Amino acid sequence: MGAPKQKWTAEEEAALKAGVLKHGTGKWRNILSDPEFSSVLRSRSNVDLKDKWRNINATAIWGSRQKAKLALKRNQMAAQHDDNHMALITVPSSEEVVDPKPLAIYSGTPRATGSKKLISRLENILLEAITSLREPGGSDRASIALYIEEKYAALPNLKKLLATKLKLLVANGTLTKVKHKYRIAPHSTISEARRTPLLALEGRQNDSSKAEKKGINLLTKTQVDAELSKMKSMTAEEAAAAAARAVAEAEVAIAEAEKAAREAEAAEAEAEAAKIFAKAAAKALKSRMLVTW
DNA sequence: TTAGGGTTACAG
DNA sequence: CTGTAACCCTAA
Repeated sequence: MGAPKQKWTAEEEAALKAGVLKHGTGKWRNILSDPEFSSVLRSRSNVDLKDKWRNINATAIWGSRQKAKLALKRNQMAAQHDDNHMALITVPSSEEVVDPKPLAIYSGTPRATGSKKLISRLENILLEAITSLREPGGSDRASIALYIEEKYAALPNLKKLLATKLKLLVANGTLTKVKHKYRIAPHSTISEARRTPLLALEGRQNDSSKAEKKGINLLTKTQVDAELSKMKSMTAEEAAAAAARAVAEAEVAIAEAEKAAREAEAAEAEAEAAKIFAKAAAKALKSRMLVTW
């Protein structure tokens, strides 16, 4: 009786995105407890949040792909942006065990600019973006910004922040910049990354698929400022960054192999196999570091 | 409490 | 009828 289906409103969705941005994925209870979101999400349970987030990502993946394909048919837009959100790297925020192992990969880098807690939530998301986009040559600022804007709530000064962070990450060696394209710094730690059967490649997509889910910018300036200060004081999560980098290399390997293969149009199979591979890689990494998908 | 598989309701 | 989104069940 009472509940035919309670569809999510844009406000709720925005709150969820902001919540994930703030607390991280999987922290549904935290998001729900946050006084800032609890008001909007009062009628939602932690499970609801989880399910909704799953739906958002699912539609983001498939939606982007097929819409891009359709758009490609209509117009012959030629832009190369691969929307492929499948990697979510999360790390327990505080007291959890964090082995120094992953940090070893970092070996002395993280202080090039003098700050110790450089790794913020935004940086993780940034790394996630590059990882997930899986663009062979790396991703440019527009792609990264677009990814973050679509998947999470749009922050007003995101681009400025992004530019700063990118510069910082390049400076400390986390990222490399090659002709306006950013990619995870090379540092091969993945052993058997190359030996995958591989299938057929990937489809090219146009970028501007942001038209649909608009109106997400409900964050007030005060809120944003609060977010920023919190981001800056967030505990370092080098493990996640290291894991992201390692996984990224695996995925880049796939992407390059696919690029070599060229042609074909099995986007579905491609996504599936890539996912399987990435999952395997993540599992391998998981035993060494704390990676959760 | 969360992740993931499965199920139902609704829209196209 | 089919696909998608909200909802449910359950192992870990």
